[in-house]
Amino acid sequence: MRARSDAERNDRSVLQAARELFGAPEHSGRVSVEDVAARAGVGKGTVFRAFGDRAGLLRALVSEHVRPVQEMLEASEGVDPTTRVVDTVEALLAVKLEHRPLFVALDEVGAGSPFGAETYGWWFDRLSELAVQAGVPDPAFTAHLLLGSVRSDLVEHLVLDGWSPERLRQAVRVGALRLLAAG
Amino acid sequence: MRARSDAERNDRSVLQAARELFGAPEHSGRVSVEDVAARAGVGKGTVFRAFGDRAGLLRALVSEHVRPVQEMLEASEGVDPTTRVVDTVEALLAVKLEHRPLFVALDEVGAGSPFGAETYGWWFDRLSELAVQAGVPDPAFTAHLLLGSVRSDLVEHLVLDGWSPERLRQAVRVGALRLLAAG
DNA sequence: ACACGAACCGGACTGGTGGTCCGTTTCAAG
DNA sequence: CTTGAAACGGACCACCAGTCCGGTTCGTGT
Repeated sequence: MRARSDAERNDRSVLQAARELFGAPEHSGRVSVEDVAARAGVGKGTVFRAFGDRAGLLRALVSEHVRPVQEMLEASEGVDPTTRVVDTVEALLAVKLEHRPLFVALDEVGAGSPFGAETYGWWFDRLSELAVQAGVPDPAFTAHLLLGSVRSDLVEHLVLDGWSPERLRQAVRVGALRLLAAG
Repeated sequence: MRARSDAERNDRSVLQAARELFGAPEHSGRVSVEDVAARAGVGKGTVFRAFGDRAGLLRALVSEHVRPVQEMLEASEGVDPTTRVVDTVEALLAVKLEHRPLFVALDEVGAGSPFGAETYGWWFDRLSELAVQAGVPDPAFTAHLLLGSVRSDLVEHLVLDGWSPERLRQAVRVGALRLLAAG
């Protein structure tokens, strides 16, 4: 059955508020769920009912940005597997660069590393399948390494360390190619 | 000047208590600093004065296990760089496998990913230097990938996923060799 | 042996947050 | 218009890392 109109409206409000707060340039201090609720003009309970917990809220935000990459990957059926992997990894990097504070915030939820998130499994499945097609020695571990090369906290660290987006892109691209080069 | 005897004794007590609690098989529930203090038979304040914060306590524990690996690496001066890297990475993996709960606990402190810890910088410096010697294309990024291949949360995930220590060892070894193979 | 100040002790207390609860309000179907 | 189901919201709870400070203990100088 359809969601009630007020609920729907509130969900939008909350997402918008969360986008603004979590996306802020170096969100000064930590952003609490209550902050988000306040800015959205709703009660804390409403946020929790709609998104379950802090992580759920962040995930909803992140998934907006990640979905296009997923779709891109699925749309590239038939293309050379190595190319598909490299493009995917680069696209993930681009998204993480563009929404750094958001991904960092999601990271900090912790609660069981990125691996817990069901989405990690999705990426892992695709990449390891592609790794198989590319004929690498250990496709499963290779997939983990590929995903590791664009982990949010690594990206964050490198950016703070002065790496330019272009430098990073090169590194990730070359790294992926190296990992995929058959032994 | 020398530390007072009571302080020294308490430090030992606290470390011992922490070892037992954080090392417990799947420490049932979270272990708070207060728990550690209680088991050590001291007040909470004592723990904080001695170790600064929760992370400091965990770091003290972890460093006990990691130091031997550092020494091993430094003692292998003159050996083929690729071998040194592979051995180091394997040794790190072994330590993390042996003290999983501890490393997971340190991970969960979060507070800025493993990269913040000064020790990350140390490992990064050695490995990237070795990567230079091995003649790989992008030594810096390669070092990050090497360290990423034995990140605590990845190790934890794989173990929970059913990977045997031997399987993991192979994967890490082969992965490192692949990353070091000159383009 | 003693005194005395520095160093240390410890647990009450604070601040901040995720998440729950439930009386009240709003929606929309009939 | 009635009505009950769903949504609301903010007081409330639980939990902890980290701080504070009055009281205690060590060990050095005399």
